Amino acid sequence: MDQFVALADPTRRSIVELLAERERSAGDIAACFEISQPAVSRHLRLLRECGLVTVRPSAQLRMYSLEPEKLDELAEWVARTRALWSKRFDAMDEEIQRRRRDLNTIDEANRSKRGDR
Amino acid sequence: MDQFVALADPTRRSIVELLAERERSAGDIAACFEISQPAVSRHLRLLRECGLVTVRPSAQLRMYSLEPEKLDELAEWVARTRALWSKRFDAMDEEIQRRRRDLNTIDEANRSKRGDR
DNA sequence: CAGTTATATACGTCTGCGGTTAAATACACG
DNA sequence: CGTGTATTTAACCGCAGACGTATATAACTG
Repeated sequence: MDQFVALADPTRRSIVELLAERERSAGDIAACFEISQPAVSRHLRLLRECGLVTVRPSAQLRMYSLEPEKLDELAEWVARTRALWSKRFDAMDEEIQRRRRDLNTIDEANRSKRGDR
Repeated sequence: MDQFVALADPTRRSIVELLAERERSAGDIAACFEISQPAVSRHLRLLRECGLVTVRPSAQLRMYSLEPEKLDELAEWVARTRALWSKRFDAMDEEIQRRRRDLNTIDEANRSKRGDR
């Protein structure tokens, strides 16, 4: 789960956005940024290593494309965490129900003790 | 959109997971980790600054809770990027349709030139 | 094979982050 | 008010990572 680290860098996030549109050569990608070409190459390497992108050699070009499954993994973590948070309210609801039942039980006991009907 | 940076750190990710269950005091959170309490405090500060968590003072305790909207923002980025990638295929489909129409047009033209019916 | 183009690696530098310990701040309580 | 507890801030350090320049590798082209 190192996609978080990969996407923490704004340049790498932009690269991912570029590749979401369509696959591109390393050179095309580098041309989109101010930083030097080797710097971009290293970003691509990191993205490759964490599985967010794949590379396909085509003559002297190296075509990069996005690997959307890795994005899905990330989305899954967010969804799971988010769901845990929502579940918290369900637990609160259950607690309220439980207390209500208890109160009713006590109430009935008291009424029967008092001889109410 | 600095949530990516915040969640790149594994400790901070764990803190977010803890807070997804329920709100906790700074001390409770710190007790869950090996690192020193001030270190945790700084992680909390970062999470606070990027809006992922909020604090509610309660006597000397500071109760932290998760701010799920910020998680949603992150999920949204992933979803948008993912959608862009999927759209790519739609564009490809359209291209195929276009070429098919063109081929049909040529085909018909040829047949009519040959006098076919 | 020589030359050109496309891309990656090596290497040195510098900044920033995460960690620690020590000190400051905030609050409760007798 | 002084003391104890909870938490943050300050000061410092080591290391990882992002950058640039220079260099190596790989593939096409004549």
